Amino acid sequence: MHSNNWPKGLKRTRPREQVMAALRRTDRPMSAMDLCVAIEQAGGSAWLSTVYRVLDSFERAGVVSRIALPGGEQALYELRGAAHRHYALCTGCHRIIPMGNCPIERFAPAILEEGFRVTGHSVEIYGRCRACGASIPAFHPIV
Amino acid sequence: MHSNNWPKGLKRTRPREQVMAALRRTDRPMSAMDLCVAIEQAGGSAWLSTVYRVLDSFERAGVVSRIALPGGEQALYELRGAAHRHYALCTGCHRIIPMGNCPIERFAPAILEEGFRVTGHSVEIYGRCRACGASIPAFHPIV
DNA sequence: ATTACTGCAAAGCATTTGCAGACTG
DNA sequence: CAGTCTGCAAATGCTTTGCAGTAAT
Repeated sequence: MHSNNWPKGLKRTRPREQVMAALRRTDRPMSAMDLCVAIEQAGGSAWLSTVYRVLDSFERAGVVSRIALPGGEQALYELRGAAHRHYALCTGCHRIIPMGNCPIERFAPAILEEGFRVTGHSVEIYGRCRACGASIPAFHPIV
Repeated sequence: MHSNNWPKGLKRTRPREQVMAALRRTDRPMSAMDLCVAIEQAGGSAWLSTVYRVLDSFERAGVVSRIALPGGEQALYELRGAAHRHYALCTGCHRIIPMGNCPIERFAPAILEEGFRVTGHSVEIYGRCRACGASIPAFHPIV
């Protein structure tokens, strides 16, 4: 539909439009596979490897950010909005709970003093949500 | 050497002693492969899969913590000391710069209100260290 | 003696890459 | 038209798992 918000320098192709549309349609971070499914459910089709390439170029263009999960699960992607989000991940039901604020500023000054130029960061918190509550003893005891 | 600090519930076996010793010998987070190499350099030998299993049990026992890197590189492990560390990772030279403080407290209260029990977290910051400075504007240049 | 742990091989999975053809600007 | 991007297949690389033998408590 040629919305005017298109990352400059990137050609407007069918897979890219589809991925972008799927990302706009959802309100939670999606894995590459999630996006494939979403695209198919929307009547399109997309190869997984293409979706990865699209996400990579979107990330490079700064319109998408990647959330690396602890434990080597699949990475999640989301449109990079004005506000920056981080998530609490429940190790029981895998629910993803967004958190509003970002504590990066607390670190940044100290690092910048050493000449470190920050280009990205990730903050992930994992535990058990209320629903999963006391069902299982904590995985990371102590401290 | 039967040092008295051994995680209770875990049998004291040769691979575990070797991994523990290697972790104590170093001051920076190590990957499973790093540990294999370190163990061999120390005159021992250890199978990679065993090292993974050992690290897993150490993590469960709470003596080791795993650092998940953004981008699916190999996870890093370190002994869980009194103080909790996080790292700045240079995308140029892969240097790992430890940071002292931890901003988790800023998040925790808000999450706890919702009944979320935090069992772990990770904070990673990536960018370019002074040495890699302005050398390359691009993404993961390497070489 | 039981039960947990290891050596080893082989599988699993998320992600990447190679290549030839298709399409965008 | 040139350069970029995609469909597809196959590879890569970290991590896990299965199993039978070994060792710790």
